[in-house]
Amino acid sequence: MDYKNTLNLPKTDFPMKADLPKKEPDILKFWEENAIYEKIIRKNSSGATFMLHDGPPYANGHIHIGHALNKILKDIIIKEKAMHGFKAEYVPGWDCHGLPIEHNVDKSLGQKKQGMSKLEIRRECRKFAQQFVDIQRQEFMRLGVLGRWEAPYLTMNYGYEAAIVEELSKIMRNGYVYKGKKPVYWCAHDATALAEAEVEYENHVSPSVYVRFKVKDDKGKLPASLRGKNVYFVIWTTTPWTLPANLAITVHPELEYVAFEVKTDVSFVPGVPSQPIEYIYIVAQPLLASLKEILPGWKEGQVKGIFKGETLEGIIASHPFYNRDSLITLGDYVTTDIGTGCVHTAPGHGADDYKTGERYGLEVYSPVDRYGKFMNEVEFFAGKFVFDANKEIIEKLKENGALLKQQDYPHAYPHCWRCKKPVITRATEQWFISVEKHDLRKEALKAIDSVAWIPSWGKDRIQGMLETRPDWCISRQRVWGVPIPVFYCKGCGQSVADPDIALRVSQLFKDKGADAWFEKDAGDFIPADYACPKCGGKSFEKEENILDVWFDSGVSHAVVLKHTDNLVWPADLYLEGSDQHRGWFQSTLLTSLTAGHGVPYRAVLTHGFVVDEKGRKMSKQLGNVVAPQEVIDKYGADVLRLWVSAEDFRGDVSVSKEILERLKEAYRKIRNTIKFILGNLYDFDPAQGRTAYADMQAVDRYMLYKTAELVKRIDRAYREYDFHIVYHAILDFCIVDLSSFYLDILKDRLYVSKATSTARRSGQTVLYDILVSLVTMLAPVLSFTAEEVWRYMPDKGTESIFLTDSARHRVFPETDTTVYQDYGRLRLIRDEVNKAIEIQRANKTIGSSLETMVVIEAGKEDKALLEKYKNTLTELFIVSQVEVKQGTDVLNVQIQKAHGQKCERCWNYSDSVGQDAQHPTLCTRCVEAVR
RNA sequence: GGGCCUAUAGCUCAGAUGGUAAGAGCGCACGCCUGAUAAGCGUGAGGUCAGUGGUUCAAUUCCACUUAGGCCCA
Repeated sequence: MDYKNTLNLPKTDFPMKADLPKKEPDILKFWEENAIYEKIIRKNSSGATFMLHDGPPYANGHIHIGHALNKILKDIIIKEKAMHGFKAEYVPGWDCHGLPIEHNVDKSLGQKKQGMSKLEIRRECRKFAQQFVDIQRQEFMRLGVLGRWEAPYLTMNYGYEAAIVEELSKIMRNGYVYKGKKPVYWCAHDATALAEAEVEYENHVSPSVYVRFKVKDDKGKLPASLRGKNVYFVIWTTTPWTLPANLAITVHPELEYVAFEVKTDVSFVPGVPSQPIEYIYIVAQPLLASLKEILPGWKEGQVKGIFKGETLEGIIASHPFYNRDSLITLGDYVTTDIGTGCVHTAPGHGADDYKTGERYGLEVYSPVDRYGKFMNEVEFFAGKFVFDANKEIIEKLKENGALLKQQDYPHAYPHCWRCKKPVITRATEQWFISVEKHDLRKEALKAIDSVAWIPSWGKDRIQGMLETRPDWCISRQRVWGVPIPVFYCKGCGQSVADPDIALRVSQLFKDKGADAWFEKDAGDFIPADYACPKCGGKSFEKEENILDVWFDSGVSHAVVLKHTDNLVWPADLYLEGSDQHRGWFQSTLLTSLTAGHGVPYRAVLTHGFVVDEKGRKMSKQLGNVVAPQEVIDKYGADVLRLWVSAEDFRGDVSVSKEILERLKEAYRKIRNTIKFILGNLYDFDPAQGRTAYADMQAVDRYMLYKTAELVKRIDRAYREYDFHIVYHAILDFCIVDLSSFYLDILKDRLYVSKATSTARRSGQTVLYDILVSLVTMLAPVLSFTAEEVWRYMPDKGTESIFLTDSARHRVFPETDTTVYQDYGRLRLIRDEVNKAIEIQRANKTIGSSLETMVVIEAGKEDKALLEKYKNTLTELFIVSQVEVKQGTDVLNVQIQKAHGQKCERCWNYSDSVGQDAQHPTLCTRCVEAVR
C-alpha cells in the first residue's frame, strides 16, 4: 500500500513562481476596473482623516528611480493608514509651468518659434506638459500606487491658474509684494533676460585689469603708522565696463590682509615727474606672492602692516574716475584663487555684489540699457556698448593713474544659448516677496517650531536656510507660466499692484486660464473708472513677467487642500526629498504665512537621494543609473517596493544589482512561506474548524504570542515610518520563527495526524491567524502579492485586501507568558541538539534527524522544563526519541541511533512498527490515523 | 568654500547614559533531506564598528580633525 496518499500533504494553486512582471498588470486592471481606490475611501468615509499632500513632480521626461522611491513611500503610508480605517485620500499632482518645459518646446520648435505669438508658444508648452503628465501617470500607476489618478491637480489647470493669482492677491493685500531691482543674466543682442539654464559657458578672452582705489577716509581703522600715506585698495576685474557702477570693494572678514609698501616710478601718470613715490597697497596676504610677480615694482615692496579683513569694514575709498565713494564691505565669498582678495563690487552687475549691496543698503545701480549701452547719466561713456567701452574705460584708468596692470585673461564666460554672444549681468525690475515685512522671517522660524520634522535635523536645515534667505524674487522673464497681475500706467509708468484688480484677473482666469492675460488688453482687467493713483491716467499696459514656478507649487496647499472634496487643510504630512527644504517646503510655508493661512503642514518627512552601491549619485557619465522601468521588467514592481521598504530612507538610499538580487531572494522567501501556509489550509474552514485557545498545543500558543509581538512591532514601525523595520521584522519572522522553526516542526502534525484531529486543527488555526496577519501587514509594501494571496485565502472576505481592516485581524487577546518564556529556553536547547546532530552527520553516522534518539543531560531547571514538555520534545527537535537525564548545569546532548523501525508513513523510528498485522510497516500513531 | 547629513561583516539593517554583546537575516562554504522540490533543514567561515588625534581607568559608542559620499548654497 502506498501510504503517501493517506497523508495530508499541502495543496494549493498559489504558484511558487511569482512571475510578477506578467502578473502585476492584471492586478492593476483589477484595481482599476473595480474602482478599488474609491471603495477604500468609501469604506473609511467616517474615519479620521489623514492628509498626505502630494508634492508635484515636474511634468518633464519619464520618471526616474527617485520619483519611484518618493511615490512608493507615499503609497505605503496611504495604504497602511487606509487599512487602519483612516480617510486617507491621495490626490497626485504635477508641476506644469516653467522654463524646462519652455526650453524643450523651444528646442523642438527651432526657428519656427520666431514667428509665433506667446499664446501659440504657450499652447505648445501645455501640450508638452500634458503629454508627460499622461506618461508619468501611467508610470506611477504601474508602481502599484493607488490614488485619484483620474483627477489629479495640475498647476496648469485653469482653476489652478486662477487660484494662483488669487493667492498672490492675498499676499499683495497683506503688503508683502514689492518691486525692486536685481541683476540677471541679460543678452544685449536679443534684449532679453536669460535664466541660469539659458547660458552656456564658452571660452572668451576678457581684458582683466588691476585697479587701485585710493582710501579717502579710513574711519580710524587703519594702523596709525599708515596715516597720511597714500593708501590704496587694489581690485582685479575681468569686466572693466562694470567699473562705472562700482559702489564698493568687498574683502573677506576672516582673511589676513597686508599693507604693502611699493616704491614706484609713476611715470605713467601724466604730469607727475619721474621719481619714486611710496604707495601703500592693501591686498590679501595669501595673494601677495603672486601679485609680486605680476605688478610692476612689487618685487621690492615691503609689508608694513597686517590685519584681518573684518577690521577694514566701513573704510571709504574713492572711485577711480568718478567723484564717488566706494565702501569697503565684507563678504565671505571672496576667494584667494586669483585676484587681490579685494573684490570690485557693483550691486547692479553681479549676484554676489547684489547680496553685498543689499546688506549694506547700496543702490542697485545698473546704468546700462536693454541693448547693453550705457545710459545718458554715465559720464564719459554714455551711449557706448559696454564691451566696446572696455577699452575707453581702461584708457580712463590710465589717465587717472589708477591702472596698475592690464592683461588679457582667457576663461569660460557665459554666452547666450540662442545668439551665442557673450552675456552681461544687468539689474532689471523684479517683483519680490519681502521676508522682513511684518517680521515674516521670524514668523516662519516660529512656525517651523510647531512642525514635526522627521528626521529631526530637517528643522536645523530649513532653519539655517530661512535665517539667511533673501527676499523671494517671484518674477521671471518668460512665457510659460502665470502672469504677475500688475499693470503700468502708460502716462507715468507707475506700477499698479492692486489686490482687488488681481482678484478680478483671477476671476477672468477661471474660464480660459492664464492665457486670458495674453488674449485680452489691460483694459479688460481694469475697471473702466480706475485711474492711476499717481497721475490719474486711465490707460495701462500689462506686466510682461510671469511668476516663479515655485510660487505655483508653493500655493498647492491652499489651492488643492482647501478646494478639493474630501481634502482638508492643513496637511498632516509632506513627504519629499531633502532638497525640498529649500524648495517646496519653504515656498509652501512662505505663501501660506503671507496669504494669512497659518502653518500649512503638521509634519514634514524627508528621504535621501538614490545612489549606487558605492554611495555615489546616479549619472549617465558614471553609467550607474538604474531605471525603475528596468527593475519592473526584470523583477516586478513588488520587488521595487520591497527595496523601498528595506532601505532606511532617511539617509541616502542605494540601489545596485546585488541589492536587488538580495531583495528578490527575500521576496521568494516570503512568497514561499505564504505558499506553504496556504497549502496547509486547503481543508481548513476558519468559520467552523477553529480550535479554542485553551485546547491548543503549547507551541501553537507560543507562536500566537510571537505573532502578537510581531504585530505590535510592525504597527508601531508603520506609525513611525520605519519601513525598514517592517521589512526586517517580517522577513526574520518568516525565516527564523516560521520556516526554520514552527513550520518545520508542524509538518509532522499537519501531514501525519488525522485530518480532523485537534492536533492538526490547532496548528491550522494558528497558521491561519498568522497568514492573515502577515498578509495584511505586507499589503502596503507588497501590494500586488498581497492582493494575489488574498484570492487564495480559505475565506476570502473582501473583494480586495485593501478593503479589509487590518486591525481586526491583528487581535491576539490571549497570550501565555509562561509558554513564551519556556519556549525561549527550549529553542536554545533545540540549537544545542542541532549542533550535536550535525556532528553525527559530519561523521556520516546519520542523515535525517529522525534517525536519532537524543539524550539530554540537564541541570535541575532545564530538566524540569524538558519534563514539562516531554510529550512534545520529539516534535520540537524533529527526532524519533528523546530521553532526559539529570546532569550538571552544563547541558550535555548525546546523539544515538533511534531504536525500533522506521515507520513507512511518518518516517519516525518506533518500537511499535510491526505490531499491527494489517499495517506491519506502520507505527501505532499511523495505524490510528489510517484506520 | 559654507550649512545640514551619512559612514557597523560581500548586501540590507540592529546595537550600547562609554566597560563581560559586536548581533540578525540574506549571500558564501560545507553537509542533510527529497512528503514546501527551480523548494526545505542544519552547521560554519566572514567585521582593527571609515581614518587620525583627544577626553577617560576604559571608546566602535563622547569631542576635534581628516577622508569618502549625499543634498542645498556659494
